[in-house]
Amino acid sequence: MALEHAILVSLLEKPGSGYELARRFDRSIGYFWAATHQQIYRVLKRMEGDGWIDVREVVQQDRPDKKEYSVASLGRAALSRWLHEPIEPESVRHELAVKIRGAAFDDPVALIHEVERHRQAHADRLAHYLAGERRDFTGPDAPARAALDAGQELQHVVLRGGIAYERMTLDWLDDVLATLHRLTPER
Amino acid sequence: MALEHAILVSLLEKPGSGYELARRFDRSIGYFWAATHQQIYRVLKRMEGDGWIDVREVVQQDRPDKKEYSVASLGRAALSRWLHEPIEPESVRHELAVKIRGAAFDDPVALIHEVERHRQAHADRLAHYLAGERRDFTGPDAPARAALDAGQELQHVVLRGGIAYERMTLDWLDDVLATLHRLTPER
DNA sequence: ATGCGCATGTAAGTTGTTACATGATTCA
DNA sequence: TGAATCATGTAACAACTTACATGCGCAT
Repeated sequence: MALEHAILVSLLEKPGSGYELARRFDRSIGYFWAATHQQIYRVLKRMEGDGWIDVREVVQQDRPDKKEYSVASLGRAALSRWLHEPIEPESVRHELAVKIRGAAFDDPVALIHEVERHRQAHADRLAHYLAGERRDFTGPDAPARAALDAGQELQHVVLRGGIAYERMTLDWLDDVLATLHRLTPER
Repeated sequence: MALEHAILVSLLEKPGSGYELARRFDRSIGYFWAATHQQIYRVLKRMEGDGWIDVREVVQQDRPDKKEYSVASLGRAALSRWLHEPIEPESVRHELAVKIRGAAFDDPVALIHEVERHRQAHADRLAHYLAGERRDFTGPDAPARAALDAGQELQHVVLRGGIAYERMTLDWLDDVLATLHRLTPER
């Protein structure tokens, strides 16, 4: 299980509430590990019980009070242990690829709209990544190269991975669309 | 749920037993949708109960008998229904990316071996894909371009996606390794 | 007053993982 | 005789999804 470890990383980067974590999992770290708030609350409870994280009640005026979680020494140790364990190279789940192979037994043209929709979603995500990169790393207001600490360098290389993934996916989806069109030249 | 649909696609491409499906999910279609034999047997039973697939007992001499499954008309209809449903653009699970961000709070050097191991696994998989492509599509013994039917064209474009994914990943892992080395120039 | 953002949860159901279990045949 | 491949399963558990549920404060 790695949700616990993703939460540890996120809390080390910045302590926060379950709600805030859920929002981070909608962007940022969530692009590499998705999780809903229900999962997060459940796991936070277990981690608290295991002494991996500390809680602090934060009273707020304008908003509901919240529980701010931060990583305890046991949590840091657990993360370190996990980092030193080997993991299996990813087993992918590529639903769209299954659909494309399935299209051979149905109408391939019907898939064109679906693939175009996915293409748009990936183009949006790429634009979002590139904006984040300009803001935090390559833009005029970004910190100078030499001033980046290890954490920022690592965040940047992960972001570059996201960008490369989206670019590759866009190119491939164009290939898929060309192939689907080729299969039905009669429009 | 898409395991059912991945099984339908695989059985339409070629009928087979649960064991054979499990082996296909270790290669081929399994590169885009992983499943173990336990999952497959459970789902086959449900699909049979729902009338999506037919079973035929095949008596064998040299080996244990087997049950050969094939897609029934209800299964074909279910697949068609699924193909026409929109799906969410993939939510990725990239454990290695979480580890890389986590390395900021531990020793980044300790990750180098792990990343190299992953790089090797992806290089192996790329070589395997390329061999498959030469065998089935681009090699001297492959069927001529014009002779490819829709199913083969679609299998090829999915394979090209796998190849593009592995190439992109190799490049990115090189970037990750360079970054990790840069963070520790003192060796 | 309605909806939205913030904030935290429970419950039920489906999937997926890991371990266990059996038994035949082939090959070294 | 022991390991490997073929073949099919059960059981227990862990993880994930979807729906439901509550309540505050703010802005329109």
